[in-house]
Amino acid sequence: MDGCSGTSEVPAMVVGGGAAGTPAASRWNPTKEQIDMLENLYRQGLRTPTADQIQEITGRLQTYGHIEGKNVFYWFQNHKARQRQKEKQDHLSLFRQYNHHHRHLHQPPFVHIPPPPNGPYF
Amino acid sequence: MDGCSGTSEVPAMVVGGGAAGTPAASRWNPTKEQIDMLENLYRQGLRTPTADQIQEITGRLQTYGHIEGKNVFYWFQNHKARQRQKEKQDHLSLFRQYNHHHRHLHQPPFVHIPPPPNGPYF
DNA sequence: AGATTATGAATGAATG
DNA sequence: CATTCATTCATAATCT
Repeated sequence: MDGCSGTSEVPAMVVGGGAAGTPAASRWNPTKEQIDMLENLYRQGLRTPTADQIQEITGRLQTYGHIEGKNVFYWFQNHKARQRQKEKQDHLSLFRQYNHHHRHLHQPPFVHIPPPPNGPYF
Repeated sequence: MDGCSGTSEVPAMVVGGGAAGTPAASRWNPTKEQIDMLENLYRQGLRTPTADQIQEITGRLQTYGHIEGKNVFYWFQNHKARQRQKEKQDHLSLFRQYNHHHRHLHQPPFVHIPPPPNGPYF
């Protein structure tokens, strides 16, 4: 939970000694096969896999290299988010004076004005 | 996929007033002290603080920086949820993805909130 | 080598 | 309490 706000960040202890053979990855680096498979799943419509699906996928991808459940989880989160962001960018750059793409943005007639959890709490 | 680089900065609807100097934090950025204290409370067994407790905690944390009740509320929600997910992920691999014996962390009726090191009180 | 880009990771906020 | 979205930070990859 640090994110990075604190400027006084203790430099993470990079695992792995000076041993040359062990890169000691600080973060997961997917192999081509893994990416290919993940993108394939995404293409097939999978957007936010459930815990079970993540488990399943992780297990299969482990044959191509080290990978954990959270990596799969983050991959889908990021991929989806950035795909969405791309679309936003596209529409922002060249605003079509014609009909703008819909994008099911269901907006209730009058949206709730974020009255934060004032409900039972404050 | 950019993310943060300043290729084409898309200024979202930053709420900040026209005032220049104000960083206009769009979202709460906890300080180290605040996080430390929150984690400490969590360690002591506090999981879902009541409205009163939230108020109390918020008041104390305000000495370290700007913070609102909803931030405290959300922090506990998120921390608990993510701690749970972590445990799930750590113990994946083998069977028993379901129905793990969860420890009953009984929440004490009143949690002692340690006063700040140099608090305004004595 | 340093700058830039792509993307993994983290977390605040919100909704169901 | 779970699930999801958005934004940001950190860093591997890549380019120049």
